Amino acid sequence: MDLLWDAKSPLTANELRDQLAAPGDAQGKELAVTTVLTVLARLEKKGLVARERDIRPHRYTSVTSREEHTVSLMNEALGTVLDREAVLARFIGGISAEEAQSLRVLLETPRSA
Amino acid sequence: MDLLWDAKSPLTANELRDQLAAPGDAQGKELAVTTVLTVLARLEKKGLVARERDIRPHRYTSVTSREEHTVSLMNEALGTVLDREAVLARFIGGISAEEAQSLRVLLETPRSA
DNA sequence: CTTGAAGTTCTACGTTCTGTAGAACTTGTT
DNA sequence: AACAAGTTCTACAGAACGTAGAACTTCAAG
Repeated sequence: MDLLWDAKSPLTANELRDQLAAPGDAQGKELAVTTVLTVLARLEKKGLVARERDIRPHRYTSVTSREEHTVSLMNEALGTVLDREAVLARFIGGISAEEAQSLRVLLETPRSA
Repeated sequence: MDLLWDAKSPLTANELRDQLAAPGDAQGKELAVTTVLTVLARLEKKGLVARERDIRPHRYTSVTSREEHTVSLMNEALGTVLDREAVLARFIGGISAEEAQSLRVLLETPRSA
């Protein structure tokens, strides 16, 4: 579903529909336009997508990037727990050495706004 | 639902039921035992809970701690994304200074098995 | 062996979310 | 006025979840 968001920014429902049918070589997944519209409407209701209603073929844009959205999900999970630090500890314990290194660097950089 | 897991380890359905009705002062949420059993069965099917079937009132235990489970959720979210590092970067950008400090310490500790 | 109570499994219903799309309405154009 | 493109409404199926009654199992007491 959100996979639509890997596709870049301001698109119309039809453009999106076509792009969804295209990926790679021979797909077969031809969705009805109404389907796309419905999904977009729902995503809009959830605040994940914005649309320009003034122009006729409405243009849709993702409010958050896939990355930001993922972060939201992670924080959501984190929000339900009492001992956040314990979770974080286990979490970093499970990432690759390279990623750990990246994190070290990122955490080095003091306080950015 | 998983909230049942904040309660400690090996319990019977009835014990759990009672504990769910107790929290704090005057609750009112008296669940039917069958409800608890059903939920437990589902959690078992999902591998989140184990039960001892030999003894009569079956005893249920959580396979993973709340923390571990949260980590799973976080990794799950992380799994769907292409640029993991980007997500991690944003993620740590959103945590508190204290937590950032903890992470620094945790990442310092070289490689534990 | 019969009965019964405690415990467990089956079945079920309502809700919400998601995927999918037809029917109907809107709007600008010819 | 009549259309066609686009949008909204309504709808249905399938999964997950919350909740629980009905039926079955099992063990112990009589």
